[in-house]
Amino acid sequence: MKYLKPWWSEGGGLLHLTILLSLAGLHLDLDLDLYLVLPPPTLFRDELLLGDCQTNPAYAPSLFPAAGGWGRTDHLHPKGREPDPAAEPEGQLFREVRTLGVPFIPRTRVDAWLVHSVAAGDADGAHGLLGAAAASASSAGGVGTSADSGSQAAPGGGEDPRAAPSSPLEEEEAPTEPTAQVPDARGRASEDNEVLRAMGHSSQQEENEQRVSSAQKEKSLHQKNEDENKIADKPEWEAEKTTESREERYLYGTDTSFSLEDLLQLLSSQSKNLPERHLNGTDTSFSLEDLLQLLSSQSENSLEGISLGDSPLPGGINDVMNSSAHYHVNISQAISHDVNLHEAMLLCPNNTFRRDPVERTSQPREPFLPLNSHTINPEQTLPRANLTGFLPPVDHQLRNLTSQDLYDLNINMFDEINSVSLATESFDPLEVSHLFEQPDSDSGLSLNSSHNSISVIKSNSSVCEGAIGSSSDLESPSHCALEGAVGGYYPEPRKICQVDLRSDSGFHRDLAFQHVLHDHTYHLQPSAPESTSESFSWTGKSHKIRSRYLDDTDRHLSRDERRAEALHIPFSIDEIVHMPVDSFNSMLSRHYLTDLQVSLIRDIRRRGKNKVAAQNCRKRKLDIILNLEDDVCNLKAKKETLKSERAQCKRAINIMKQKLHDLYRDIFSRLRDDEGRPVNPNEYALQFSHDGSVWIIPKELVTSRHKKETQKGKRKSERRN
DNA sequence: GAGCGGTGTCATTCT
DNA sequence: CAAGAATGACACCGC
Repeated sequence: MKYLKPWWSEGGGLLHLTILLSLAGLHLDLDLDLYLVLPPPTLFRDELLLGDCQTNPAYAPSLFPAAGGWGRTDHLHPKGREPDPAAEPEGQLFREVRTLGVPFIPRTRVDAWLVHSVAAGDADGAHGLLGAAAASASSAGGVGTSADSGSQAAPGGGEDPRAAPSSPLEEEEAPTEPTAQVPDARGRASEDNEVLRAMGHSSQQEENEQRVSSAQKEKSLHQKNEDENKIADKPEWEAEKTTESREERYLYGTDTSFSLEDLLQLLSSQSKNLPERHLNGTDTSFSLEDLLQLLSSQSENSLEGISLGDSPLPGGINDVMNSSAHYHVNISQAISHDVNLHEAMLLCPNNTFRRDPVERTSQPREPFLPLNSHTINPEQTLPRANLTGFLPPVDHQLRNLTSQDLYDLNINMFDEINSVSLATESFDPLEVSHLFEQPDSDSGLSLNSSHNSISVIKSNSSVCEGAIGSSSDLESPSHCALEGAVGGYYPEPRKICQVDLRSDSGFHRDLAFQHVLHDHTYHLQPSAPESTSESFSWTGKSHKIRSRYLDDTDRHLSRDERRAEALHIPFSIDEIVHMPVDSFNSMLSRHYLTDLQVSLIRDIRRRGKNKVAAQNCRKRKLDIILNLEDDVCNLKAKKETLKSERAQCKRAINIMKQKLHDLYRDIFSRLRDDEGRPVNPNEYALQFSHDGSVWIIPKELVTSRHKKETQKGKRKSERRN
């Protein structure tokens, strides 16, 4: 039985990568190795987003291992459960983490790369690389996952891993930690030295300088891709040299596209040299802490504009911990500055673990911002581009999953959700009832009630920038809040909402905003009884305000979405609408949902289906109209053709009549009676018999015979009828 | 401000 | 009989 090491130190990547692989339908036993993979900064960031470390002390240990959070996964456990931090079986953790599912996966290129490698049959390669790194790390200090060491805890003499340093590096180098250097103009020299020292070169300042110069040279080249391609073809020593160059690029921030491939190459080269360096006594350093430093430095480079302060990075295990906090000084500041994570999430509409792919892809991302932090100005936000590149969306990796897989995943997640969240029902029925009873009423009272809350937010946050005019000032915060509040779908955010609901007025504030956000679009819908008690309506200037508001908000959030989030419906609108009926019913039966929630979910599904049907109907109707127009055009053309043909036939008939008349005249002009006189064509006519003979008979007989024949024909027809 | 097209929704009927 | 499709009608919104 194996035990997890402190996640931030060595075990975090193991958990998350295993989740990803299981979600992707791939099975890869990477539990020995993948502790090298994931950068703690990512975990820190996700950790912060997932848990309110300020308001919920249960989350604190995982963020501050020194306080007792070594390897704990309390943040992943349902509330009230206190797993043994030191003896929790790995399998148990895996099951729980798997159950919690996607939103906890750090979105790193690491994951994507590994999945790609495994899917491409490169599992052995990846495993080998990681295994080598793991072996190196173990040899460096025996601080691996201790897979072969039975159920013992981490080395260091104690069973409690908290009591032991996780790497010899900390024991050896902590006392020799150099004093802080004065940062240069770019504040990078001290950081460089710190990281280089952590990489085993800290005691060699000359090497540092050489590396700096080398890195600068490489930086001038800007040929990262070419270098990567060349690595595979170069001999080992040359590849190692290249790897070191890559290290330098990482260290100096010239390479911001930090991928797992880069990382693995770096680790591979380091792990190869590690035993030798240990034997020679020249280097005892490389371990995950080094990786942590490296990744953190990389993260720093990625997180441009984030003030890291002037304090140097300390060394040693304790200092590593401190350095972790240092690296995430923005986060710690956020925590220490009383950041309400619920607010932060609500005001961060597109946080990285939101699951709705549509929203994630279609809406602009807002970085996480501590609302109350006075040390971080709006320019010091996490750069989207770098973070996006570093942390690709999980959904991108999940797109290959079938819908059934997602539904199964949802079921697992929802089970967890309901056991924690739905059962305790975090929303306030009174507030929700207000929301539903007055979805379209915009009373002055509501507006007034919003003012206070809004002013609070305005005084505390600069998140919702760009508000123009007083009305926009009023509405923008609510907009952000509502966007961020979508989806009680995510279990952890919902937990956070629970905390805030009971301890803070944040959600009440959001509900107050709902009053501002009322639209009048569907005020006649019976499913949502509208309140007519409040006579305020959007007229005049108010209508302008409302229109301006709707331009900014309702394009993103429909009424159903707002209601769903108000009721904490744990499913997305898209899922509710498009889910197969069987899955839909099983989903409803599997979860504890109130009648109101079930009713709303069914209404959403009905409306969604009907909306699609209406769209299809209109499209069909339009197609029919277009087809009919085409038919009309075709028929008109055909009519013209027939007219022309008719005229042509008429002309032909007239010609034939004229010819017949001429022939008649010609014949009669040649005919003579018995006395030799010409025959008058007006008195006689030619009659053709059946035997081919031609008779000249008086027209009176012809007319009388013709009448008789016509009468006979009529009689025959009458008899037939 | 009226008109028009697009859209969402409801009610009803049909499948 | 339930679920969904189809469709007419209505209301709202943006132009």
